[in-house]
Amino acid sequence: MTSASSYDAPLVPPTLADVAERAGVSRQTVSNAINNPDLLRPQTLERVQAAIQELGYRPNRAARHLRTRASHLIGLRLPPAQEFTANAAMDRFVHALVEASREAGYHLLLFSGGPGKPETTAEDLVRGYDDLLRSTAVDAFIVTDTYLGNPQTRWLSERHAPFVAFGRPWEDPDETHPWVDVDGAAGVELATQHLLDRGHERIAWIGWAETSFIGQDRRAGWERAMAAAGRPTDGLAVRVADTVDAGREAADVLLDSVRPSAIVCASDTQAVGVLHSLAARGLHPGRDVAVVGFDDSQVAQVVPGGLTSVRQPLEQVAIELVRALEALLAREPYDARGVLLVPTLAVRGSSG
Amino acid sequence: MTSASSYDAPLVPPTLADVAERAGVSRQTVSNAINNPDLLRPQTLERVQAAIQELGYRPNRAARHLRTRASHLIGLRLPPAQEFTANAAMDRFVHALVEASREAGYHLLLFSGGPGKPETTAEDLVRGYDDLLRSTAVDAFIVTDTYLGNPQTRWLSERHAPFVAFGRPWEDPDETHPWVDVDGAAGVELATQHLLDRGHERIAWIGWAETSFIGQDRRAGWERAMAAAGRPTDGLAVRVADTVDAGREAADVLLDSVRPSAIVCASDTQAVGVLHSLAARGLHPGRDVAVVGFDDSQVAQVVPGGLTSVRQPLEQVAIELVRALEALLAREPYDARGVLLVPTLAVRGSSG
DNA sequence: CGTATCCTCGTTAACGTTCCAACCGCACCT
DNA sequence: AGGTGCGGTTGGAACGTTAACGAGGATACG
Repeated sequence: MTSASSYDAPLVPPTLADVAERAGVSRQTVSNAINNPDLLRPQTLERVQAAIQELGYRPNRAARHLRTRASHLIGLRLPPAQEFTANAAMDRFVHALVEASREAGYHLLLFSGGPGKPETTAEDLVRGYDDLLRSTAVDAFIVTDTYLGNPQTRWLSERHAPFVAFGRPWEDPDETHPWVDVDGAAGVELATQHLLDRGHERIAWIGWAETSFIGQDRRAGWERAMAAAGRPTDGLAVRVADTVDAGREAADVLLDSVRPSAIVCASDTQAVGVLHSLAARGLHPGRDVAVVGFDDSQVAQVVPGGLTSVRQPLEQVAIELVRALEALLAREPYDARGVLLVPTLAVRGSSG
Repeated sequence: MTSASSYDAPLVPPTLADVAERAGVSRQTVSNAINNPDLLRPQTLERVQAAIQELGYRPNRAARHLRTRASHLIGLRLPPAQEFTANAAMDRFVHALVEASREAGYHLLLFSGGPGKPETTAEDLVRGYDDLLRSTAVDAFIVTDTYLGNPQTRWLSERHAPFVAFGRPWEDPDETHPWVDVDGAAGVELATQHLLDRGHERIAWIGWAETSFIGQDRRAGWERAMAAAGRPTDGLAVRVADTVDAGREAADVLLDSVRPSAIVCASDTQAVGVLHSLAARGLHPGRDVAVVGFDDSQVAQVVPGGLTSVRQPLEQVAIELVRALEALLAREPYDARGVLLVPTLAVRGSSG
């Protein structure tokens, strides 16, 4: 008897060999019982499973990983915290992804790029990916920020690294990697149609700079709905930065000039700015001027009366991403290169 | 020449043996060059490092994990998404944790408990931990939700599983695991003092149910500051649920009875409710009634004028957690069982 | 010039799993 | 009787790394 127990060492989990001995079979048979149960005679299978149960055996992931070259880990780069809407969505997205991955037998491995500094070079950006790839730590990546002309997808493609993107390859339409995205245009169209249905005629748009593909996409939804309804859009659109202040100033300009009865925004951030503008003028959102945002952030939910907002189906996105990843890793022919999902509209007080 | 190139197979990373061959040394020497560089003659070291550089070699994590029994992965259970403040903090916390872990050479492995249903049993709750532990997938855990009488810490302790908690062992003061927490009382005291400094005399408190340890802790800070300033607190405290509506109703009651000049809340959620109440009465936050929240959520930042709020030093928390974890895994005697960090106050328009 | 000493490097053997090929017993067929 | 096929099982090898130990060369000293 030793005095080792004084150290409270963590338990040593049983191995395949332990199970084999207990069940009176060879190691390989236990392995088969787990990975190819139909290879065993029912009687043997039962005996092995009983042994597994009794010992509480779980395959050692490191050993399995080393042998099969599959870590069952998916890498996700957490983009540096910045604007609040991005984060709001990110949080929900990560949740959804963890859930979807779990059901597919995968876990999520988080990493961050570079030293957190904003002055991150392109090389820093891919370093995180590179390290994980070279050390075979993950089976694949899910890439989220495809919008800023990031070199990631390009780099990963050239590297033949398995990955799926959340976001269309806007700048590189001939990229061949699988992707999943949300149809921003359809979302805004939904929002605009919602306002048209409520009798609004002069519906304004506050969006982002022309250089933003996502911004252009969302704006297209507004234009489409307005055109379909035969409403003119002259002077009703503004392009500003994605900040609360910019949204407020844009609303001020619109309310002083074309006097829209409703305003659709490219983001909740800007929409909150609009709400500020309304409050300063003693106008009631929903009653005097309808407002719709985009992202269904936490802010949209707690603002007085609530802010109507386009809600991305992130749970669906996560499921599709994982599905695409599974197909990719199984080398199955994944017919659909891209999947486009339609958002919903969370209707609240700000739209009447 | 084969036609294999048509399949775009991912690159096969170089191994230790490849590096060894290129450098003209044995495998072990390369291993030493990485893990114990001072064992090599400078000249040899240089040669090996050059080979590593040229080949872009990274140790295979699976093999290293298998051999050393260290995955360099930290498990974090993502609690099911619920209230918005919890998430707001969670997001920042995960970010901070990824960053802190990275600097310590660790990665974060996310998992979720049970089948996502709210009716999660205690057994479901620990299943995620159990699986990862048995499969030796992670070196340790960081446990976040220690407040709800969760069986996790208890269970992990009995299991001798390495973990560090974010949150004090409220119910089990004799728990011996390391923990890091934020001094909520000190934070609220800071907020209350801030209001006292601005000349407020009747400062009310809106908090949570008496059963919440965290709620009691935060309330204690308010009581302390008020007592130190010699202000009475009779009738100035309310206990309600942690929702916007509850906060609004509580504010209504207070404003109709004791008419406080300032209100401190146990959360931003409740504080937003207070803002709603003020708005409905045509009162200006900051000018007519000061309001302070807790958590410095995204909402606090975009509310008109801004909401003054207690901000938890989550970046510091993450650093301390990782530090404790390193000590734990190195079996170093970690002198401080618990670390208590003091929050700061993010002052905005709602407090004058 | 031989020997003790130090330092550097190489050899062997694991870690726990799965792949591969072979093996065995048995039924079936010729 | 002997071959053939087949489902079920087994032992050996390999995945890439590191711990432990042992061999060898350089150096210093007598």
